[in-house]
Amino acid sequence: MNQLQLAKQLKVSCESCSLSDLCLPKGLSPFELEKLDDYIERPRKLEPNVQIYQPGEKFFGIYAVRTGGVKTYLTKKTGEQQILGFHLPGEIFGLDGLEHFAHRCYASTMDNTSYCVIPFERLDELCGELPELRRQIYKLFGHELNCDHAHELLLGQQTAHERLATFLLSISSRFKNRGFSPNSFMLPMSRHDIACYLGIAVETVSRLFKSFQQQGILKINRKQVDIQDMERLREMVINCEDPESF
Amino acid sequence: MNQLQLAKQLKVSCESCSLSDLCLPKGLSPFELEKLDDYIERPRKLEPNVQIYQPGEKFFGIYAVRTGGVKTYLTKKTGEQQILGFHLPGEIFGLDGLEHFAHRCYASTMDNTSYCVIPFERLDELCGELPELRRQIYKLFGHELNCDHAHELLLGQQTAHERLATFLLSISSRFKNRGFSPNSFMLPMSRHDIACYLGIAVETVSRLFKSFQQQGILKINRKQVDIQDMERLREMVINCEDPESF
DNA sequence: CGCTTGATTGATTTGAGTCAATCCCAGTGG
DNA sequence: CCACTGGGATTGACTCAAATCAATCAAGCG
Repeated sequence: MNQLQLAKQLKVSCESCSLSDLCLPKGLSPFELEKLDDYIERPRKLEPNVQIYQPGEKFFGIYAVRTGGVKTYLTKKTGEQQILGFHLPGEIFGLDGLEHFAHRCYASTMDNTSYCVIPFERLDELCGELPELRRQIYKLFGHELNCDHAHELLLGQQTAHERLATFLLSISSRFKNRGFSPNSFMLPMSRHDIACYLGIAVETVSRLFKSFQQQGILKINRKQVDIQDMERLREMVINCEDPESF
Repeated sequence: MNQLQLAKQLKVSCESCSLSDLCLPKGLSPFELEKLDDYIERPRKLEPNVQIYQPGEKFFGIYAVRTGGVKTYLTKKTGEQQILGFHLPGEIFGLDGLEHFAHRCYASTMDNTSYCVIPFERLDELCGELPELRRQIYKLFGHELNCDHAHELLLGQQTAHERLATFLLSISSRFKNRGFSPNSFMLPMSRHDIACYLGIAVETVSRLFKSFQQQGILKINRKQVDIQDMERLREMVINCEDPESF
């Protein structure tokens, strides 16, 4: 099999994994793609609420979600957790392990989930040879950092209703980017997890969903969300710097 | 001049910049150090409250603080800012520009400040040749991410007094790492900036400082802090996962 | 020596948390 | 097939930590 055929095969496998435009291969030449493919482990499958890694565990590589959903979080000794991020199909996680080559936070599935692991040692070796891959890694890094910054703005300066609106818009746009409807989707996480991510109480999440529904902004039934007035949702956070403004 | 002499010269210049153990050169061989030195621009000096970059501006490289202090922040359209991080001498900032090779947040001086810029294009080229430099970059990057995660935990789950205690412990340990006293130091930022970083009101910061002082935990006069009971300060955040636990 | 800006202090308000019942599925088993 | 059950979700009543509003106060400075 020649290089182009191999590259094509990878492309299909990555497309089926929703990562084609979002995961590492983007922007790589067929030859570069092929070299990377050799190192990516085939998907692993897990049930809901299974821990993938925890603080102190050795860092093996970057994780890419194929199906389902993953949350990363830190905890206080008293048990409360702060969810740092939700990772939907096509998104990556695990970079918290880069500082000491050991993870610093927890990662757990929220649903039946499959994911790939890209071994970091190999990825790093390839980075030495492939400038385009390095650039891809920087972009990935920078994206993670910018997501965390937006989350800090949310946690530090937004009111509870701004937080929920921001959260819904983020989930909606991420589904949209992946070719799903931005107006109608299933939330992969519980009310409790939403509350932990937004830094508010579960009860507040419930009350806000009810209030949004009464205002005709959306319909919500359990985890099914139907956004009816995207514009009004955007207005609720128009006071905030638009994260897509350039 | 041979390579070793050049390397020594750099080492001195970096030592005088407080970055010897913290900035990029750590762990590089003399030869590698020398190659990197060729690319680092000599320090720039700025007055207090000068903007270094803002969202949308082209990303040229990684910034390293030599003296003074820098804050990075995002703003809401209504004007409130969320400070993302304080950058003290020997620390770096600017990685927010990695995603799109354009910055996503603001960076301003808080004091008379000097800093170096390490041009990213050159740094990246060197990364292709020097595996140890790549590792250093990963570490730097992971560190930034982990700092942001700790900040998210603070903003999402800690009470006002836990936040201030966490903040003081962080500043104290950073001064200590740089060879200064961990018990007696000058805060480089205003009460307003502390409040913006902690996601609370200025008045609350004032009241908490007063309360800490009445409890005999510290003495504070304007920006001069003298920690008198480090143990009690630690107990105030003992409920939280110790960030130095491994 | 006023002036400006940042810090402190006090009085009052309020958004969101906490506590305490239900409610409502989804899954289980008879 | 349907009653039972347990955990997440919702709702209501009440509380409280911190914000807001409103004066000072203090320090640096032209």
